[in-house]
Amino acid sequence: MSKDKKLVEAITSMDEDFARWYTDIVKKADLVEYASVKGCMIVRPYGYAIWELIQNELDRRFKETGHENVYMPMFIPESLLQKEKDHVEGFAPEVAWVTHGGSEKLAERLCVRPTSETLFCDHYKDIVQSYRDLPKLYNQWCSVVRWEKTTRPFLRSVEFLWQEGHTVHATADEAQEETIRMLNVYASFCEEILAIPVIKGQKTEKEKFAGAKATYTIESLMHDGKALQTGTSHNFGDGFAKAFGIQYLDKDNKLKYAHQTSWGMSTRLIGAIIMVHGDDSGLVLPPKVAPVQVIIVPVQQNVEGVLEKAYELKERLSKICRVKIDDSDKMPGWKFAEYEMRGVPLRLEIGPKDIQKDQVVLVKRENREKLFVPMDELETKVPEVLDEIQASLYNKALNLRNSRTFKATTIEEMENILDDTQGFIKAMWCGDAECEKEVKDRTAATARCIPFEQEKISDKCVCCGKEAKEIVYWGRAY
RNA sequence: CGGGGUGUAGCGCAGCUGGUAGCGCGCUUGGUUCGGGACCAAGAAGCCGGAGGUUCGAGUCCUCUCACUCCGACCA
Repeated sequence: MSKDKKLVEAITSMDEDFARWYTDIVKKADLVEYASVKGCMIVRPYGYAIWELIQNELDRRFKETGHENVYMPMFIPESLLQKEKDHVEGFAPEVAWVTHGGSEKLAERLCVRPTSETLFCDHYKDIVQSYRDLPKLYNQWCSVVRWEKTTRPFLRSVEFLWQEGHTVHATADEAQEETIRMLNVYASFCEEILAIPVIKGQKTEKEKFAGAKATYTIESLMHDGKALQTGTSHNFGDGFAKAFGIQYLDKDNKLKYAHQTSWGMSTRLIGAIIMVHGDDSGLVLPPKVAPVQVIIVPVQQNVEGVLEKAYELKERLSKICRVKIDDSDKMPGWKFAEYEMRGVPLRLEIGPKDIQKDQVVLVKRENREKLFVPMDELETKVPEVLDEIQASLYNKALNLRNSRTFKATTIEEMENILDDTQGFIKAMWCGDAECEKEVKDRTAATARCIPFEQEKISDKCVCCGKEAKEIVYWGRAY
């Protein structure tokens, strides 16, 4: 049938071309439009609504753990950016500069923040004097700019939305505790809300954040077997404090350097949702981040009583979930396809036949399973089904990751696996950066993380064969 | 930063060896429809990415430029 053909034409299939499938979804689900500046995106209402749900949930969790929101300027004077050596070197290549105000050339050029460490540090040095001032647990919601050469909506754009937490502590232990605490907040958020399973671990020296003492990460696996760094949490030790002069007078009347952390998650999470849960019919949203959880599609809405009934159901459901009705004069079939593309978890069909039988038809987005539900059981059944979907999506993602996680004891084995497929490869490592580099050069896979959950699959380093220190997750990454 | 691709109506495209622009979808109005992307009728809509050149005449040929996009090296 020509109708079917049209449907498949709308979105490129994942297997055929994953990258195109991704951009098709982003556009067809109306998440993003390309902007007039290369690499920038217009986040459309539907995409932004997902971001707001993410934001609300994260913000709640930040506040629960004692953090306060602040807002820093968007510009950083060049001299300030340069105070911490590793940090500038890390970010310099992708910084955008403001050189003029109006027609006047500025005495000192200003960088558009790529991240706000230096701004926070500069502020902290002013507000921290005593151990009594500590800790300071701040977070900021904002956008940052990184002049990327290769860009993709949500995954890597020149400007993106994110949150950056910045904290100052009296001791190294407290900073370390905070770093791990927030990594755990991220991990549980991903698993509970986004239904994305993550691997928690530490970044290698090579992969860690510019200026950090240690970087921790949560890594997740996309549908094409590539890894995505979903969130990071950094322990700065007292490196930034020394560069910026953040000192406090301790109980023992001695002047000490403070210890800091920072942690961030971005709109990249939306990319992760797409690439973990999406399918060839479009986006699939976990109910907890779905702007619309139930879409009501009236069938034969011109028949007397149908629309009235549909509105009544909407009234009832709006008390327990995010529900919308599409009463436009489009064909029901068109609406089915449209809301599948947009990833709405649950569709409710209501037509003359249902009214006669005093029931509604529920259809799950994830597998098109149809449920016939008596009208008066709606309030109990809908939340139940939404929960089921949330859990099912998580399990599917977990199964996918497990089936795409391999073990290797030699670099040849890694090469063979990666020639064949994509995924996480667990392999032992001696800790030498040379070996890390060689693995990367030969397999194009990078060390994603040194997982907290260690296991021993061999005594020897996958690369040099010398004594191995730890197991590492390797993979090609976004 | 290297390699490829594309710029013509809101979107997707056609437009041959040069003669001032067309198709599909969408949009507007009216009507009939409605359980997997309906149909009829009547409309609205284009500085052919930009600049230069060749020509009586340029979406069409030549030169330059700009933008976007995809694939590789660096990054949330």
